[in-house]
Parts: sequence; structure tokens; C-alpha cells
Amino acid sequence: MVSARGLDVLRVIVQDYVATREPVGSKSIVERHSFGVSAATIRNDMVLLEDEELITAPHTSSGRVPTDKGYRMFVDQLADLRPLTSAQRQAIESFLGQADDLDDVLARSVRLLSQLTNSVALVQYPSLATARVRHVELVPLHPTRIMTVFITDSGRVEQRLIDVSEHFDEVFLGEVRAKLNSALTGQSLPEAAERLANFPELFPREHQAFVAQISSSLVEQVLANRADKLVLAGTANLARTEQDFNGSIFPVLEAIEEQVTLLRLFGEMEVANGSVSTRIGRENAEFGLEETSVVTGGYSSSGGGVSRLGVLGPTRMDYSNNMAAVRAVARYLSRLLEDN
Amino acid sequence: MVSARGLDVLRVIVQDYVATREPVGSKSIVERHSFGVSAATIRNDMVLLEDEELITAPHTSSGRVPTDKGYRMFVDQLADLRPLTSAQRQAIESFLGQADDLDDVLARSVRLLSQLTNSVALVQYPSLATARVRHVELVPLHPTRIMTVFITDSGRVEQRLIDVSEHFDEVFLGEVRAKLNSALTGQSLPEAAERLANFPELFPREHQAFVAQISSSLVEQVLANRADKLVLAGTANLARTEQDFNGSIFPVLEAIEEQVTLLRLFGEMEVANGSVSTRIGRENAEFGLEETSVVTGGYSSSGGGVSRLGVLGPTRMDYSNNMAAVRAVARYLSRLLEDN
DNA sequence: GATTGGCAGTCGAACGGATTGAGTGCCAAT
DNA sequence: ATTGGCACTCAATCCGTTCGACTGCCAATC
Repeated sequence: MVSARGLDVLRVIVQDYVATREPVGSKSIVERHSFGVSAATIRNDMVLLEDEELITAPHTSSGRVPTDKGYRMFVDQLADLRPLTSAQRQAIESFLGQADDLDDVLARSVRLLSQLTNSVALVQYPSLATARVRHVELVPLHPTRIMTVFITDSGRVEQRLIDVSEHFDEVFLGEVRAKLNSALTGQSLPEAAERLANFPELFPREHQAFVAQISSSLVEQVLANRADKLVLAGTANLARTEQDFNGSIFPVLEAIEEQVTLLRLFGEMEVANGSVSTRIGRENAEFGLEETSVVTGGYSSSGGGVSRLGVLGPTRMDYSNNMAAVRAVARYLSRLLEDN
Repeated sequence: MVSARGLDVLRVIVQDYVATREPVGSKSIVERHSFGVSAATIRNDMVLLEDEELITAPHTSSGRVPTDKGYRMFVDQLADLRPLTSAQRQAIESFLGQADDLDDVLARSVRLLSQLTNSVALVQYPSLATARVRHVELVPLHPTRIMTVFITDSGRVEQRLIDVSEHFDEVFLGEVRAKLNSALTGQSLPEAAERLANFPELFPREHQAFVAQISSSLVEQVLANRADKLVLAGTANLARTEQDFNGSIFPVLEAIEEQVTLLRLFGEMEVANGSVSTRIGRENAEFGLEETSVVTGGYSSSGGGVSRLGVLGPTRMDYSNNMAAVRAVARYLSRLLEDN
């Protein structure tokens, strides 16, 4: 069994390895940290850690490196979630404070997060799953073209142009708009989609075809909006940590471009509002990201739903710092978006 | 002086080097291409090419590699702009043909271009500089909140929320909307901004403060829209061609994230509609991109302006193919966006 | 029983020398 | 102008040696 000191050894192995990118040996441990025991004792602890598959030696005569399992234990039990420095706190405050609209808030958050962590940062747009319709607008543009605008209480606005087959009457359009709003305002998106399906029936037969064009377009719009959007920043950091990706950052760049992958990854991590969770190395194998770790946190918006943000980097990352940064930004973001 | 055959030699050096990533020697030239002369003759030509700084030898006893100047000459005089294969043409047709709205068209174009070239592809949103206002809409949301929507004839739609300080009357808002549209529709953006400045004066004194809030917000919106937007795809291709970037793709990733850089780069390249132009290696030094080349083409939209699209990759890229691909996609895109 | 110093053993990294081979530059002959 | 021949250069490769950082084990010690 691994002793208490054994776990301390694991901790410093993770810390030193993350700091230096070099396998850490028993001797360097005793001279860099004051364990009060000799190198031989550390060595004894290390064989136990190796038995538990928490560390491994790249080759016979080298220092040890944490395994995925070792990182996992570090994250779950050993990492001290040191709070950010006051300078960092202040940076968050002043940097996010001056944002105005939702897009701006998210853009600033993601850049901030990537700077705090020197990693790729991701922020998911506020979830629409629990959002409610605030307003629907129909704008006549052409004799046969209408713009539909769709606004949710999470502050998201989407517009779309549709071409209808016949000329329409603007007064009648106003009537449609009024009925749409009274039918949909306050509804959740799935409810709204359902109501839209039956919506044309509220009108006299001769107008149903026309209204159906509008409502079916709106349905698409409502459902399409579920596909969440990501904002990212800090991709260039990948180049700096490239050697940690066993040669090729190709899969990582691919995942970043295929945002669907990242969204699925996010989706699989459960995140209570305010806490953070991690996925380490092979745990991401199904996404082709065996060498990368993800730290995720949840933030809540006035829509009520919890959305995610996080950072992505090599398995050999500074978990303590990154978890603290994710948590801090998530909390600040929640505060900002709930007030509003 | 460099003979005609000398230029042929330059051409095959560029082609072979791009194909193999290996310095090409006189012997391999004569055995791979039928020049009808001996290796020694080729060698004589090569010293002349080297005198002109069109090629260079990485070390004394190795084959030659094109210099930036050599690529430049290749691109300007030697590249055969072979038209795309009919399969490629068909791919363009079928892939772009099924797009519906502007965003979709651009997203498909950029992905297509990156696939055709195995490089990072960029497409600039249609220029608004010469776009004209098609429609302005004011949507009352709250007692004190209005959404302003701004539509140009280039198909771009922008919306924005503003909070006004006092409650307003919806009928009056309709009046404002009508006057706005009659004042702005058909105007170019700079003209529109100018008219908006004086717009409140059209109203009785007691309403001017309210109208001013709307118009000043619209002015911002109009001017802000000039900041062009880029869509990109194929970033993962950088990982594959990484060795061509002398070790670090950092500056490239950075430029990709800092879209401003790319826009400035685009801006410096003059592009008549339908033609393509290139920037090679050091010519991009001011952007920190000494090892990358950019192939740019222009496309026109019904807005009337010319916008740009292109690919970006290592200096050692397949210029013939990439120029052809850029030109083809640009032409197709023009056709698509002008009709509309 | 935990800890320690000592010591042999392992293995990658670094170094140096020899070899190989692709390719050049030059020159005299055609 | 072109060519074959030849000496020369230099990166790449291989091989053997050394060096050094570690480990693993063991007997002695606390």
C-alpha cells in the first residue's frame, strides 16, 4: 500500500515533471524538497507507486513520470486549488467588467482564460435547452421575402431570411406576428417547436399555406439553435506545448476545427455550477485525444441552464493553476450573466 | 544570363522540390525529365540560376532548393495554371450548389478550398464598403428596449439591442422606422452614417433625444460593420506541413487567431476580380510570416465590392494547384453571389 | 519494521571517428 | 555549347566508447 509520504512523493513528481518536462528521480526529489529522508527511501516509495501504476519509468535507468492514473489521483486528491493571486483576480475583474454585449463577454472570457492558463480555452454559448422565447419578429423586406427574428431570454438573437411563394399583405403579417408572440412568448424551445407545428390551424384555410411557410421555417430555426456554439482562443499555445503531444498536434487541431467533437466532449462531462471536473489523457480516447486533458467548469446564465467552459492542453499541464482559473472565470461569468 | 532551358530547369526544380521536400540535384533531374542533355549541362545552368539567386544549395554537396525569388519567378512566369480536373469542378458545383444562406455559402466555400489545396483557407465576408442599405428595422422588445436590425444588399444582416432611457410609444416608433427607411434605403454605408448624424432634426424637439439614441446606435452599427470578418478552415493542415515551417508554426497559429493580421495582409494584396495574386515568404515579413505564402483571389458580390479569399501555407506549396483552386472557387462564388 | 549508505547494473545521451553516397565544380576534349 | 571524367565536399549513417543519471538490491543501522 502507498503510504502518506508516498502520496507526497507522487505530488512532487507531478509538480516537478510538469514544471521541467523531465522525468524526476529520487535524488532530485530529496534535494529540491525537504522530505527529511534519504533518496533510497524515496526510491522504496517509488516502487510502490509504480506497482499501483501511478508512475512509470520511460526506460530502465531514468526518473519517473506520472501515468494518466497518477494525474487522476493528483487531481482528485492531491492538488491544492490555490486561489488566484490578487493580481489575477483584478485582471479578471477589469478585463471582463468592461464588456457590453453577450458576444463581447464571451469573447473576453475566452481570451482571458487562455491567457491565465497558457492553453487553448473554450467557452460554450449559454445553453438554449432551458431558454425561453422572449420575442418573435417578422419583418417584411420584399414582396416575397420575410426576415424572421428569434430572441430568447438568455440574450441570444438569431435571424433568418425566408422567401415565400406568394405576395403577402403587411397587415396580415402583423396579425401573424401578434398571434405568434402570444403563442410562443415564455415557452421553452421544445414547447415552442410543438406549438409551431399546429400554429397554421389557427388561421382560416386560405391562409394556412402561407403561415405554414413561416412556422416551418421558425421550427427549423428553433431546433437548429440547439446546436450549441463555441468560442475559442489561444490556439497558438499548442505550438509551444507541441512536444508534449508525442509529435503531432494534428488530432488536436482537427478537434478544434470540428467543434462538434468538442461539444460532445463537453457534453459528457458533468459539471455542477461552480465546480470543475477534468478528463485526463486516455479518458478522451474516443475522441482521438489520448494525449490531451480537459478541465471543465460550468457557468449559469439568466436563461437558467448551465453551460460549460474550459481549457484543453497536453496531459502534462498545470492542473492546479488551470482548475483554479477555470473555476474563477466560471464564477465571475455566472455572476455577470445572472445579474443581467 | 539565364537561358530558356535554364528556366525550364528552375521549373522542374520547383516542381520536384515541392513534390518531394528534398533538394534536387542535376542527376535526378535528367533521369526524371527528358531534357536531352547531360547532367553536366544541367549543372552549368544551375550555377547561372544560383548567380541570379533563384535557387540555393543548403550545403556544399547537396541539390538545390528554390529561393523566395525563385518561387516568385515560377509563379509569375513558369507556372502552368492547369485548369481543375472535371472531378474537381463537379465537386465545387455540387458542394456549393446546395448552400442556402450567405453564411452557409461562405462556410462551404472555405471548407472546399481547404480540401482542394490541403492548406488553410480563408474567405472574407463580402465587403460592405460599397454595400448599400436595403432595410432598417426597429423592433420593440421591452418598454425600454429596442432591437435594431440592419440589412444590406450584400445579404448581410446585423442586429443589436439598445436600451433607451424612457418609455416609448410603439406607433411613434413605427413612424421613426418609416422615416429611417426612406432616408437610408439605397444609401452607401458612409452616406448612411452621414444622414444618421442629422436624422434627429427631422423630428419635433421633444422627441429628438429619444431618436438620437436610436440613430447614434445605428451609426455605431454601420461603422462597426466595416471591420470585416473572416471564415477559416483547414487549420489542421498546418500540422501536416509543419516541417516546412522551420520548426515552429507558432507565428502562423498566432496570425490565424489574430484575424486582424490576416485582414491587413489581404488588404495589401491587390486583386482584380477573377485574377489571383501571391505573396511569397519574406514578402510577408512584416507580419512575422517569413516562411509562409499566401495565394489570394477576389470575388464580387451583388453589393458591388470585391472581397477576397485565399489560402495560406508554407512557402513550399503547390502554387499551380492552389492558384487554380483559388481562381475556380472565386469565380464560382462570384457567380453565386452576383445572381442573388 | 522503517530507513539508510553502498554498490553493481542498466540504459539513454553525447561524443568521435570511419564510411558512404549524393552531388558539386572544374577542366580538357568534343 | 556540351560532355565525360575526376577530385572534392559534406550531410547522413553507423559503430563503439564514454559519461552520467538512475534504479534495484542488500546488509547494516536506528
